[in-house]
Amino acid sequence: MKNDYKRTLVTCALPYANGPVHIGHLAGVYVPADIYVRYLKMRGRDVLFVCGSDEHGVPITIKALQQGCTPQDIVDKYHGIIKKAFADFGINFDIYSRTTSKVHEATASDFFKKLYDEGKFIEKESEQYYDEEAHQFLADRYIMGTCPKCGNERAYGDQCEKCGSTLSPDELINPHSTISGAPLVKKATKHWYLPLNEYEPWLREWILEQHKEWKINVYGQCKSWLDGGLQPRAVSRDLDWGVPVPVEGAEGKVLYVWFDAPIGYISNTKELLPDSWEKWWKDPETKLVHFIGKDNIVFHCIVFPSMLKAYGGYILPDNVPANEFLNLEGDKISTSRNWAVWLHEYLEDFPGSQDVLRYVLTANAPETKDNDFTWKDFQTRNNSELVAILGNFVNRAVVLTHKYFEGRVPANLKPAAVDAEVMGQIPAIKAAIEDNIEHYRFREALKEAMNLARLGNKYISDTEPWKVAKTDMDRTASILYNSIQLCANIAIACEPFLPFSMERLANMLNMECRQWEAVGSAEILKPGHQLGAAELLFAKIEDAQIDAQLQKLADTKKANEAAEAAAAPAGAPDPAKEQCTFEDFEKMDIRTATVLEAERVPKTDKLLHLKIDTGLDVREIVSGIAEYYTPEEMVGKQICILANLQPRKIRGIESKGMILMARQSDGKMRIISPEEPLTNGACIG
RNA sequence: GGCGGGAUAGCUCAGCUGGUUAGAGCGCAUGAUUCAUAAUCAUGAGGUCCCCAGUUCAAUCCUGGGUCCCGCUACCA
Repeated sequence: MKNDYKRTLVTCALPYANGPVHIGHLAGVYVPADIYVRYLKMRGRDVLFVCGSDEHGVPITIKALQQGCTPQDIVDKYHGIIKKAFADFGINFDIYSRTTSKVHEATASDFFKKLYDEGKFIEKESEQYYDEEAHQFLADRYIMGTCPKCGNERAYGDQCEKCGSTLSPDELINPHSTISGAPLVKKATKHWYLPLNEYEPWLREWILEQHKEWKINVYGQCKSWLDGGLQPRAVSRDLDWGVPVPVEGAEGKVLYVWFDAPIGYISNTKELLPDSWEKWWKDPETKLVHFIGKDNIVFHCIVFPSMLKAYGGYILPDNVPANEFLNLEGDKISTSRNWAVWLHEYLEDFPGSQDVLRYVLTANAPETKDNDFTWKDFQTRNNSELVAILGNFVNRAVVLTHKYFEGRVPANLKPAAVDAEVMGQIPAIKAAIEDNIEHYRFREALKEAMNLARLGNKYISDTEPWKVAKTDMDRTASILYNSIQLCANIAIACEPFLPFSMERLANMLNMECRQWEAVGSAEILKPGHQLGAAELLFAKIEDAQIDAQLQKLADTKKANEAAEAAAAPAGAPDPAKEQCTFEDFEKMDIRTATVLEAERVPKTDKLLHLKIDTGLDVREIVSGIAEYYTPEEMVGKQICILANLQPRKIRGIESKGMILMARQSDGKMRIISPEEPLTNGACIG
């Protein structure tokens, strides 16, 4: 809100160290943040740019398990790859550290301890699954069992990867540990919760009243959460990978990764500036900006600020410019499906072309809605914008200067009205770039920066120095003087967006001045100044290169389809289940029943609320069959039910029993009905 | 299902508090030009502003309903 900050602290979402980074990460978070930071630094502002790898959490321990190595091995590997990729793309962090660092462990631990000591947490005991062989509580992901929906025996406690449904461990049939294979028991465990609800009035005031300028997607999502009412949120987990909970009797517990990770912003600042970090985090003269993707809004706008508020003394973000998502060739980017353009692979195929990708991702950044990255667009933007507009103008100006003036900046011997008119437009463009960057509109800022090159092309075409040179060298001198000044302006104005190419341009122009404030000047390079040799800033990208990338993606798609087909052959029945005893079967009270009444459970997609006659009684059942049967179809139908299933409340309705259904090869569920009407309550067996 | 965001030219997007001949870049067409990586410059074609109703003198914009895409979140005995 306020504009008179003394310094700016910029953070980027900590990438999760269980895989490399791809163009979606770059487009949504790191490139815009880097542009912002480079711009502020060129203006001489006091800026700190902080990031690092997020290395804790369950998925990393799972990956380690799968690959037969330690979690530390996993994060070491990906931290290295990610850090290098950012450095290669010129994402200019002042520090890129990690949450497994000593400083972070101490910082996060102290943070928790202070809140704990001051009674800012709620302690709660709950029943969780415990593996008695491995002697540990299990996170949802470590629990495997049979999916209640599709019968997949290898469903995880949080999700069935076969049918895609979201699960909770309680829903799994025969839950067992993926670590030891042992069946699980429920055991009480204690956890700490941050009572977000207590911060709600304060959050409402801070966000809804004081930050109406936040991007509409950010503001809207915060409002939605606040209006829905906030709940206490767990800040600890039963896990052995992470920052240990620094409380007596909390053995085997670590800080929940969402509590842990944002503290990484603080720890990394501390690691870089052990003596002066506090001014970046506690001085109200510091402007804090978090660059993130849209999936992180709630954590950065609600959870983390509440943590900081609870701790006290910390500043809060001035803005959280969250971007939407980038798709790739029409499909969602996916790490697990390998549907991505990985940064390290891009550089193998397009060495030295960091700026081309930075340019395309900025020009097509998902600022207001999800956008699509296509290789065709990538090629077009390179060939008809970077090469044809920017590269071409610079080349024209420098080549002509070499041709007529031996590469020395000529004197402005014969100015004309058109010169002033053209050069006079630069300050307005500069102002537009500034306004857009400061309001996090990088796409628009880049377009304005490119207007400088458009202006140059038009100027040279209109003044035709190659013709004038035949009759009037003084006038030619002025034209090229202005053209070169325009190039110098571009070298500075485009640097936040295209740092590698503008570095080369500056070398070509042999210029030292890189101050933002010089933009708008028509005398950056003095007459007589010697230019370097002309070289091309950008190379054309040929169809063959694009075809190769498209082929790569097509291969990925084919491989995915093959893998899916192998995992679930079309029409193949579910695998056989393990043998059971006659007693097991005898336990089940399966019998016929008739549906008396049926209606949809309000506000659900899949649930029908049925009243049935079982022969023994008339009872109610809730069943997830609304996708396959309408209430009207159900009434009067005779069905088979498992009558002695433990009752369970679903959406507030006590459901007593389960309807027997079969999923056929096309995935459709059908009811099992007697061939001819039977009396209700006829036992099946 | 709830909530949030989005839907405007072939593509990617602007359009602030209802009145604009509805704009830009790229692509496309035509003309000019040749200093430049066949690059540039000028001109032009191209739009039921997702659909249906309503409010209004006037709706791309406001209201109600619907469709599709994305995210968060619930549910599936």
